[in-house]
Amino acid sequence: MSDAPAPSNTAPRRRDPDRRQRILAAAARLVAERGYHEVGMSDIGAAAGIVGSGIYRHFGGKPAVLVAMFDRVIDDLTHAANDILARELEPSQTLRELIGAHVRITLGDRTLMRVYHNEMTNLPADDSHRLRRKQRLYIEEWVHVLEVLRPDVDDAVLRALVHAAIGAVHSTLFYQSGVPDDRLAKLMAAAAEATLFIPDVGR
Amino acid sequence: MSDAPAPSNTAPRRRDPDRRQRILAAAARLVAERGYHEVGMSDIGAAAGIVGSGIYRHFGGKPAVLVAMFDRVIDDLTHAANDILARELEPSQTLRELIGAHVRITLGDRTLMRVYHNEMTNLPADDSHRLRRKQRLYIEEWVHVLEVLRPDVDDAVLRALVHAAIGAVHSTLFYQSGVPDDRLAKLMAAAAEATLFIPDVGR
DNA sequence: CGCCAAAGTGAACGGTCATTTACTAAGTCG
DNA sequence: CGACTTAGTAAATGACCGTTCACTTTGGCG
Repeated sequence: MSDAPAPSNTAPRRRDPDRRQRILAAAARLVAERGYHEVGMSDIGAAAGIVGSGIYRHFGGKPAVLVAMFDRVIDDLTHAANDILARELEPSQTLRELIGAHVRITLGDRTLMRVYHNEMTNLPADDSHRLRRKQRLYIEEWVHVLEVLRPDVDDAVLRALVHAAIGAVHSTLFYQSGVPDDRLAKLMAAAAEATLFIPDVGR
Repeated sequence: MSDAPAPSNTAPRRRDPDRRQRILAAAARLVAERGYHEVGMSDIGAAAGIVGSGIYRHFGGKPAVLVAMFDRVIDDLTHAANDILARELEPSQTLRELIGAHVRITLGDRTLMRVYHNEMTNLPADDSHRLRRKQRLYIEEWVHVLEVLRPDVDDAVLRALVHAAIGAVHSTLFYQSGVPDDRLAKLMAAAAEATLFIPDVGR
């Protein structure tokens, strides 16, 4: 529930049918490169083919653009996960697919994922809470599957392992290795799986 | 919210001998919580017991405060690593110690490490380059040790694995598990080690 | 064609905030 | 004890930037 400008039953009169998408793409690229506060509305507008103030025809304001990006990321992840769960595979296979999908999405749009990882603090308070909640649910889906595979291990520990595994995958966002993407994907998936199954270093 | 004003009869040479440290600590805490641009000089000053403009007696400006934090982090890591390397242990033991030190430093000052991870984009360009270089050298120390242990694996892949391992450790910065720190330390060390030694998922 | 709403423009507004400046308080040293 | 330097203060400055507003352009539809 954000600010899509009246998508009601009336026929749209559009000059550029996907200006909104262009704005989002431009903003993602610029914010990933320079950071949210270093990018002005004029910069985003220029990169999207309009003037800065024109963005207000598509978004409620600068924060709203950021929120739209975050929603897109978390929704992509959630949908992918739900699709996998709906197939009711064996737990170990389900987990492998969850990892694979996350890796694919991460490597598939690095700029967007980078924004997602870096600019959380710049969200308006209420959106921040809403999105955090969504993210927690996503994490919890991993944890549930892992619970079945490692019933002996404490939930809090499993949650820490899931975060660590995803952290490993996200490490690819912050530097550029020379490793080509298909191979990197396999590496990161293996790293995530290895992390999820380390022996319980417990007391 | 002022602290105990050191009532002992020592004669202070300055008004507050470690005001600089207090500024850094205050800035680290505030920036970790709210983000660099949401924190004003007045906020930092107030939390350090002076007024905003007073910070200019200790730092050249707002970016300089951030730079000092970054230098502190990277220097801590580098010194710890150099100490370990100087002991000339067996490679596998050296690597374990590198991991342990990184985990200890990460969990030891979460707020500072969070700033380090989040606010890289807000550094002035030249400092950014200088610090990135330092960081690359630190990573390279891990890679060199790992090369000895895994001579069959490509350098680029090893670098990716090191980043992934450290990414797993840093995951602890972005949420709070209920897991107590000593146990979390063991978990993250195990996760890092598992990541560094995943079989080479070949091309 | 002519209407009208959506899309885009450019100028003006306003608030925030880092930085500067002139001044005052405090502590050191000869 | 004074002079001199350092630390801290309060107010003023100035730039930047998100947002608003009045206006123009576009293009679909009856």
